Amino acid sequence: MPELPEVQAAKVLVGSRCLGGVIVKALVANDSKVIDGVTPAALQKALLGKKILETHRKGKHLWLQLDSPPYPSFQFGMSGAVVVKGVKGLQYKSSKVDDTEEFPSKYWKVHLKLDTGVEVAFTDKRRFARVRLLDDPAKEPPISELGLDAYLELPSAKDFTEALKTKKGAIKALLLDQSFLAGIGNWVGDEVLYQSKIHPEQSANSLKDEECTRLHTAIRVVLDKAVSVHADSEKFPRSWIFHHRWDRKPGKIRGNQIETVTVGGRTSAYVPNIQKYSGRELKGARRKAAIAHDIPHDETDTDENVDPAVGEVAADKEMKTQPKHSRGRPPKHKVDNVVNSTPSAVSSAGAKKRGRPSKQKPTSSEGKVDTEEIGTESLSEPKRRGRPPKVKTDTQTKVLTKEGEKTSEDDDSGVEDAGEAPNKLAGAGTPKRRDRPPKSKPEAAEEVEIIKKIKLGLSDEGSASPKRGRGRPPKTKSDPEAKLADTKNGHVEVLTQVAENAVPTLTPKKRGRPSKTKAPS
DNA sequence: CGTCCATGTCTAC
DNA sequence: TAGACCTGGACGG
Repeated sequence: MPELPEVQAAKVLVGSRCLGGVIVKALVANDSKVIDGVTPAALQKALLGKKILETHRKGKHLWLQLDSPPYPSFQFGMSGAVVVKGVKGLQYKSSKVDDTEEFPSKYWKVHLKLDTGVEVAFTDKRRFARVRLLDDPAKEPPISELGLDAYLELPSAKDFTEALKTKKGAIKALLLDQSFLAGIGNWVGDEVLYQSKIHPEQSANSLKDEECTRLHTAIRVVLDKAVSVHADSEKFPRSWIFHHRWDRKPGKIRGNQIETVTVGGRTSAYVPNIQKYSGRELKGARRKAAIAHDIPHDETDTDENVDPAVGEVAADKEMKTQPKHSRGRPPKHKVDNVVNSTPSAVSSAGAKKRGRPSKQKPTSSEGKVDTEEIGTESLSEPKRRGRPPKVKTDTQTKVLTKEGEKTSEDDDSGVEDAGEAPNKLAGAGTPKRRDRPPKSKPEAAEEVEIIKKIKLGLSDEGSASPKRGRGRPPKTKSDPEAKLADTKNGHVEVLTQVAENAVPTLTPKKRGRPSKTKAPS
């Protein structure tokens, strides 16, 4: 859930439950992919005993201001999330405290316990998230390289329009460029283009002033609304294309066909009948098959043919019902309890890699991180494939200045000053270098006992675990050893201390999923 | 069991 | 602009 609204919701959540609390326990996963530039031990040490004074957000980055620096920052990636023990996903729905799920899910990367009794965790399934420890987050990369925050520092319509005139690429790609405006992701980008009736592939500099203004308004309206409901999609107006973009079968929205194209490397959902070119279109987009079929959506739609004009956007019709974003089809019944404790299964080491290359673990030595080890050493070396950043010499682009900023209205936590707005927006001349502090190597910290590993077979993480087949393990099952999830019944508690969830550590030589390669020809 | 898709970056050709 | 990177889940066979 990582676009600006979701990160903002996480900020509000942390702000409402954690401010003023002192971290009395900090667990950090031994995952060098996610815990970036700092060892788990060092991060833990930097957190322990500190009081959380404030929360900050810029674009899709969130960071906590503690008693003293350095401060932890969180980049959500595709699946990062903040969870507070006992609080249902999106807070503010005072409702349920779902206890069915175990608190730190097995995907946790950082788990904090405060003196107030509150427990918070940052989780990430896909490992694209990044947790860093920075002295001055807002002033160092990657946050310092972001453009103005789309919600807090949205430039004036005039400046925004001027900036667009200096950009040649597809408007959708530009919206996704965090150095231009920070916080807009794939769904927000599609939503604002739909509402402002602009084709995602049209070049930014060919947009008419009026279109730029509509787009500007749409950005504000969409973000304001999404943020106001704490990114709870069920509360997004039903008129939003958001509710249709994830469907595999979808089809139409108010009678108009929805199609997809790849722009800027990402799937863009749009409505050809509404989002037409008014200027040059860019080449290169690949059209995917249109998704047709009719949709079963409830037709309660509001007015049927009303085009989504920006003005109307504001109308909120709350959407009720509808499963969240379910993709193709509503999830089938979940089988909850079937925890099958396949005890033995483990030895499946022999698993052949099927489907997806297994994540090779470091089978090397024993692959097991031993108890109390911080395991840092197992971290894989980052190989940076880099290429010296090319300085972009482009001419300069118009510099935008933010227009009005929001104060902390929605945030109970308090202020969110983004600081003085740097007037940069599109990084015109700013070269962007994104080097990241070298990862520190394992220095065995003193005995910070971060991880206490248990010796269950789980240490296997590295070694034998066959990894769950990719295929499709029936839900409900969890791998026995690989993850302890299922063990939820009694004994597991201890496991929670293991800090190595997912710690593959190995340097994968071939990365990627080999298969794919479909017919390149 | 295999294939495709995913609210995001980041680099190489 | 296209892969890589990772991994869960939906879906087809």
